[in-house]
Amino acid sequence: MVKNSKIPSASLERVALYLRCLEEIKSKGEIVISSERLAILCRTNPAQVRKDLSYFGEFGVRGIGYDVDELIKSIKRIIGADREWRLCIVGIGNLGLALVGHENFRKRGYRFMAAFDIDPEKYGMELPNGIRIQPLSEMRDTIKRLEIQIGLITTPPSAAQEIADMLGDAGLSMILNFSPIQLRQKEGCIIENVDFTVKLDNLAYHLKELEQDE
Amino acid sequence: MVKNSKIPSASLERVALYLRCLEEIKSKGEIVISSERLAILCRTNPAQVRKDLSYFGEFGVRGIGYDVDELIKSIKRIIGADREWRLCIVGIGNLGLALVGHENFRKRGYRFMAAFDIDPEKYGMELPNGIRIQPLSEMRDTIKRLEIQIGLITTPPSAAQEIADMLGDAGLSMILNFSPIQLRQKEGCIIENVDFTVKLDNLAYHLKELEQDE
DNA sequence: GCCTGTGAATCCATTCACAGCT
DNA sequence: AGCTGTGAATGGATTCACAGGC
Repeated sequence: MVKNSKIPSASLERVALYLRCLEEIKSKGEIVISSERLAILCRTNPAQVRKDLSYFGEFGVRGIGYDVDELIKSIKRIIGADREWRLCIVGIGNLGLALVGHENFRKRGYRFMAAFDIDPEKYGMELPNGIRIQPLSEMRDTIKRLEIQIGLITTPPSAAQEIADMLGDAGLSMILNFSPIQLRQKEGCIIENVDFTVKLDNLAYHLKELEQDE
Repeated sequence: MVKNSKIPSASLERVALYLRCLEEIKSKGEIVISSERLAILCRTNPAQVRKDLSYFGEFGVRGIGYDVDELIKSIKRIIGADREWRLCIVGIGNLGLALVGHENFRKRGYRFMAAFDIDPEKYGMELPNGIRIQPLSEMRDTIKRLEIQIGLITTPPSAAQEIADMLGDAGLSMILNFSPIQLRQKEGCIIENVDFTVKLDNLAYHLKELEQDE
């Protein structure tokens, strides 16, 4: 996890979750929500919710609760979800395609501006969102020109480190890595890993424990 | 995170990571490794590595380090990666396809045994690994018959809760949810969420902070 | 001398419990 | 009365520092 500032990174992560629940709540027409109800929806507890929010300011009204709409706006402002972020993605296999086509990115203000792949056969191929696959050699220029801020890596693990270095050299400071490999990060470049096999390992471990208990 | 037994869940998660690094190390022909080197590779610190491993037993040799091959075997045994786990997946869109085709699952002993989708047009479609897409109505029987242990949800968020309930009813106790929604879990059913937009929100937050500092 | 294993110390996160506002 | 905001207390996880084996 990224470590920074005085705010617990765990809180930050949960706040992004609250936002998601609140939007659902809002779409159901609810106007106010208590920390207790929000806690239930997000599978945590009321004290946690209040503490998390208190790191960023005072958003609630004592005796009443939180105004759903206002809280959504506040959280969006806090976590930067009130603006657009420009992404590029490297490695357009199944996973890359899945991510580029994923509704949720667009809905949250994340825009894929460019896609790169090493395979010449794919150059020029148009993705569902209208962008075209470019060769790696154009990465540097494109990132600068389109002012891209975040890079996603969806290459096979063997290529991931090299791509991470290239992205860093091109000036990106934020990388989201989907390749199941631990990447070395250089100074001034934050890399977050999304690794679902680790989660699976977790489930498997607990399943094993469960079996043994019987 | 799943909470259970006396072992810190954070440790368990890291140990799965160590395994990945160790296999890389092994493929490069290294025979022994120190906690320090393993720590560098996994971006943690030596004390952490030693403490994590010590929860499960004593695997190292003082003055020398850890035998790579032996440590791999031990960790595999610990986390249950020394055997096969049978998976099913519900929702065969881009993401579902990406996961089913992903080398790493098979390599770690996770086998996709069945795939389900709500779309009748897809019934019978054969996936790269040879399994065929089935209707939801066959879920219960198939899970029992093939002794499936873990279910993956890759449906749109709107369908996710219903699917989770169905999987639970069919007897599954472990679910990995890729849909960006918080699922209510019933008694005796552990649900892990893989949510990459949360990670992105994280990066965006830090990017914003970075900008403000200037 | 080198490197592990681990109690003790520290650091961080969560929960409690209550004061304060409506 | 109801619900937030927050110091204080608790509980977990990480790091220190050193004893013990090679």
